[in-house]
Amino acid sequence: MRVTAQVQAATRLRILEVAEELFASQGFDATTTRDIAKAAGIATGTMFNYFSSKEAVVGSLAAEALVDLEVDFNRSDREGLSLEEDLFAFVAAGLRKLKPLRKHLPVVLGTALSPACADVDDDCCRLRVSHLETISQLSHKHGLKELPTMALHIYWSLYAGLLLFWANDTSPRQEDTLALLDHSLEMFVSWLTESSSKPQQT
Amino acid sequence: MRVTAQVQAATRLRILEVAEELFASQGFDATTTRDIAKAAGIATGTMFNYFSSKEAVVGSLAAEALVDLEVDFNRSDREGLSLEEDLFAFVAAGLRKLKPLRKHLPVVLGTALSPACADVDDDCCRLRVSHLETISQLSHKHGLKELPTMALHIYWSLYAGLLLFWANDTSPRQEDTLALLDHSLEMFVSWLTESSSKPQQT
DNA sequence: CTGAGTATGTGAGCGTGCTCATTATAGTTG
DNA sequence: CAACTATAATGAGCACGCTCACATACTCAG
Repeated sequence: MRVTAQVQAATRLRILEVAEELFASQGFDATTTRDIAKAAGIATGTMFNYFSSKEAVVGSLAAEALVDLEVDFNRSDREGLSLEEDLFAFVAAGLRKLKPLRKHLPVVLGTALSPACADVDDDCCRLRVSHLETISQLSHKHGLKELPTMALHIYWSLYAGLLLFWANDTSPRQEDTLALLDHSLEMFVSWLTESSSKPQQT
Repeated sequence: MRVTAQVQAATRLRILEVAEELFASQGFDATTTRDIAKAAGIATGTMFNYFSSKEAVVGSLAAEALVDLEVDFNRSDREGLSLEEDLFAFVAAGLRKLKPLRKHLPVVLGTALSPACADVDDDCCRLRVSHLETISQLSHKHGLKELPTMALHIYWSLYAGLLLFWANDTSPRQEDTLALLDHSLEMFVSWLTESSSKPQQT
């Protein structure tokens, strides 16, 4: 069982590696599940023992890419940064890690970003929850209360829109996206700080 | 040629009607293109002479539903409304018209909301452009300058997030979505008015 | 070592969205 | 009205994502 588990983990990883390569070189649509299976040295059906769908592979690639995000981010030196700068650094770091997947995100955005999923086993859902937790903690660290649900919803709207924009951004180093992020956060943070002096909303 | 054009328009409309019914009763995924074709009394392939894909049908349904939105909205009595209330009324009216499609939106959100599409023949692109124009005009009517591109991008982020939220909203009359819209616009409008006193950004 | 039991891998096959060579039809002209 | 052309409708067929009945590999009690 131990050996088997290692083999399985290796297979899972090989699928992810191979898929990322193929997606990068041919695009998501042009890459068939048969391509992935053949490149990974397994049967077509085996892939679906590891991932529930072709799109779920993209989801897991994203999850894999972001697994160290929080750790790396908390380890980084961010002394003297404002809340806005902190949030910017966090989101920008996430985008950097997701960069190889950028062009393939639109296929999954509609489902992956859904604010309603409660399935704990779902990679995308866990990503969302931990992302929002980090946002909330950062706000707290800068002297605000824990963020109310409504603030998290609004943040997530902005984030979803940002990813959509990013996926289609043709500017040099996707600098338009960073500009959008900058202004979005400026608006969001100033709204946060101002509305924290008014009666609390859930 | 005249008669043919009428027949074709009728066929197009019949496909849309039939598709809307089937989507509503069985869902988007469970409805096959063969179902739609059979119900519309045409061959499978004929559907693709009218719509480039199954998902494009949803796009055209949305376009059809919103075709009168601007007209109806401008005809409505909105005297004494603030900019925020005006925007709320506009977006809420749009949601009302899109209600039959609500659950089927996630499938197309990732591509349909793309801010980058420049294809003028694309229904979804035209919807976006005219939506943003209306937003800009409303702002202008309430004493602001024409909105800079960045403001439109931010608005669109919020709107995309709202639609995503709406599609998965399980609250009674999707009132959670209206609450989100309310707060989003409050934030957006106050940011607009405040940043209009600072140096202009593109 | 054996054999029953379990977990994982396999690939032919299914139903799908979509294509395209062929057929049928509408429109125009002599 | 027939002959011709342009255009739209047709549906068999393709490649795809995904399934599932079966084959294979592994575990472990006797």
